[in-house]
Amino acid sequence: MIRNTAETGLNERAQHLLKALVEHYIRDGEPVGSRTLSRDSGLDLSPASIRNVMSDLEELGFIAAPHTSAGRVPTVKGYRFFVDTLLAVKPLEQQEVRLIQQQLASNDPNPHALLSSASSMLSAITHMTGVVTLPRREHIAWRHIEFLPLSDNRVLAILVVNEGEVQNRILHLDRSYDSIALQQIGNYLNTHFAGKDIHRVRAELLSELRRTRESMNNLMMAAITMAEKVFATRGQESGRSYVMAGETNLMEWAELSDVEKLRRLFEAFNQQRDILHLLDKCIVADGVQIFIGEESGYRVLDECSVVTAPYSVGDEVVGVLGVIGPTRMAYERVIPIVDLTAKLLSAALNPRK
Amino acid sequence: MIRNTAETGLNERAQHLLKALVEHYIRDGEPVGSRTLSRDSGLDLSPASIRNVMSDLEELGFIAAPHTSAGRVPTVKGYRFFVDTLLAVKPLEQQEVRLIQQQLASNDPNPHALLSSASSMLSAITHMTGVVTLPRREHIAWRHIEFLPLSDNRVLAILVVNEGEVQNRILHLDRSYDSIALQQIGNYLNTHFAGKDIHRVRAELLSELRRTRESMNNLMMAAITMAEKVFATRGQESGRSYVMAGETNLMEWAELSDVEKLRRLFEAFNQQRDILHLLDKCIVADGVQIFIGEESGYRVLDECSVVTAPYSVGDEVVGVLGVIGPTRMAYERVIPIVDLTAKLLSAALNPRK
DNA sequence: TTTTAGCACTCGCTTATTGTGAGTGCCAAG
DNA sequence: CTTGGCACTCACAATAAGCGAGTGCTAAAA
Repeated sequence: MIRNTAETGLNERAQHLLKALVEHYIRDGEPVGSRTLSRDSGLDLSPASIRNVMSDLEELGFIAAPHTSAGRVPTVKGYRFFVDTLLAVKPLEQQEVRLIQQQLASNDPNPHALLSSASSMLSAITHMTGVVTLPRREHIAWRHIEFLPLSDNRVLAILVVNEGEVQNRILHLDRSYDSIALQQIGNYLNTHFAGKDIHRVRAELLSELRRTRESMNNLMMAAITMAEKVFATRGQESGRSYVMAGETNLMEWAELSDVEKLRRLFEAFNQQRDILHLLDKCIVADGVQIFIGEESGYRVLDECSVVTAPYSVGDEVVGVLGVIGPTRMAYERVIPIVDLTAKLLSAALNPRK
Repeated sequence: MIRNTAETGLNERAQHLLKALVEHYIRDGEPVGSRTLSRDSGLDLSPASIRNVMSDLEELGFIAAPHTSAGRVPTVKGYRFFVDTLLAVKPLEQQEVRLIQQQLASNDPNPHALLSSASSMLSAITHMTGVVTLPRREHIAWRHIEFLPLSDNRVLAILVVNEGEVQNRILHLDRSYDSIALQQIGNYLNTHFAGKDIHRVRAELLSELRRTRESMNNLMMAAITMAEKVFATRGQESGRSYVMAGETNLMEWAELSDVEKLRRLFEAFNQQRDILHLLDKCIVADGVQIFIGEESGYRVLDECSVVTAPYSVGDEVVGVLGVIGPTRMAYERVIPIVDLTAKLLSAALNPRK
């Protein structure tokens, strides 16, 4: 029997060997045996001794043998212990830091483009799939609205919020308005609401609409109805979603090179739903978070790990970004990359002071 | 030796057998032999006779044997002859027509959403990959422009063209303007250019800029410089591109179930370049166009066929839509589907009179 | 008590061997 | 011109043999 160290349940030697085993497996992707460990673990032990330890580790559920006479492979529990207490996160090379900085800085400051390039960058640098959720901002400031007449009682509404984010909707109205009327309506709304939070605006609109239904003049009435219609119409970019890049990278990993598996995975990426739920969970944590294999709770991701970190605008966490790849990814590299990217993205998104 | 019918190079029997063979292969995906054809071709011939004909067809390059003792499969030349002269295009079921109509009608009239849903619909109905190029319109009418000040000498420009298509750019200027100045600049441009073709506008801007550099007043100068900047900055949706849907469907086809092949194909989809060149070629043809296997000229598509049809707005052909799938697709179904979709999309995009 | 050498045993892979069957080409008779 | 017959080819599946990496157990060495 193994002699436990009280807290961890594993004595030092066992931990050292587990670490060596996981690292080896991550590097080569093949079950690792006692001989290999005896050679490469740094400990001066014979294969036989190592076999004893491995036997214990297996019994405790940290490693498993794919079949009777292969080496051992880390289990989810093994990976978990590895990343939680054994992993020595490798600080990034200066060169890599600069690379990430460039990618996030060079591009135009349009927020959506920034997210895309963060996603591409993550995918390119890790050779896995990068993902960035679109920011959900609690606070959205009304900036400016503009109405343009189209044919058939339709009106194009252009709403600018925050720093230059443009949304546009087509409204179907029951009568037509000429440009001048629309201009007046726009002016009225802009003078009243500019700078206010958009949720507050909506609340005000609704109460206003109920309260003073008769006592209003025509212009105000039209303005408020129309603004309310803008909020009622879902913009096409609404529905919290994410940007993904490098899905095809996953095809290069041997453990995922089964078409059926890939199909299901890509299907899940397209569905967005499950992935989004998972990412939404990470928004509460305040640092890098890691889901290993089945920990995610979604069957399609059983052989994948997800490394995420939230990013923020101002003091408010607004989204999550990360990397999806095979369980056997190089955590010690991926973790700092995701961490740094989240920090730099936050910095890039924050209004310069 | 075979007795040729003068024009085609193939006598009737040979054509009939080729047709039966191709149809059979498209249905089952397996090389078809003389016995099978003898049973199912409708002709009352023994396998031996059929072997003679097949031997001739092989010599002429219409079919080939994957190896000495398998059946025959159509070559590209065989498919070509099949679709050109043998194929009986099956008219669509009423039900299918209605399905396509619904998909294209029900959605909101936002043009981009329409293209997306056309693409998804093609993919869903054919179980292959649907693709729709974004329309390139020769004639783009300036509708309205609006400038909003941002921080740091940056200005958000919102340009509306045609019927409610909104583009927005962020301009970096060398000095800052307040809202009132920007408003004036916008007004100036709108009164001068509203309704004009955007290429004409640009030409005018440039010549104006050169000609009257000194004689202009400040406002005009600023206005023209700024408008020119709008055109010089590429909007993020610019760069002719396409919408694709159902890429993952291709994973379900046996002949493409090789990860390496798929990876290259998906890579090509992501690159966009090659696919776009191919689709651009189709914009000149005025009906359904078909590329079989290597005919496309792009190696990645060697085992795929592409069926396309152009669609138009007004009298002008503005884009191409189609389907990408394995060479062995059900052409007699896909062709009318692509054809109809292009027609209905054109109808949906045309301004209602 | 811990470590290690030795040994028998397992079991997944690779390679070779052998059928099997679908399909072909050719020939000679109908 | 068509067809039955026949020898032949060749991918594919099934079976067997050998290899090798790895294991568990035991008994001796440290």
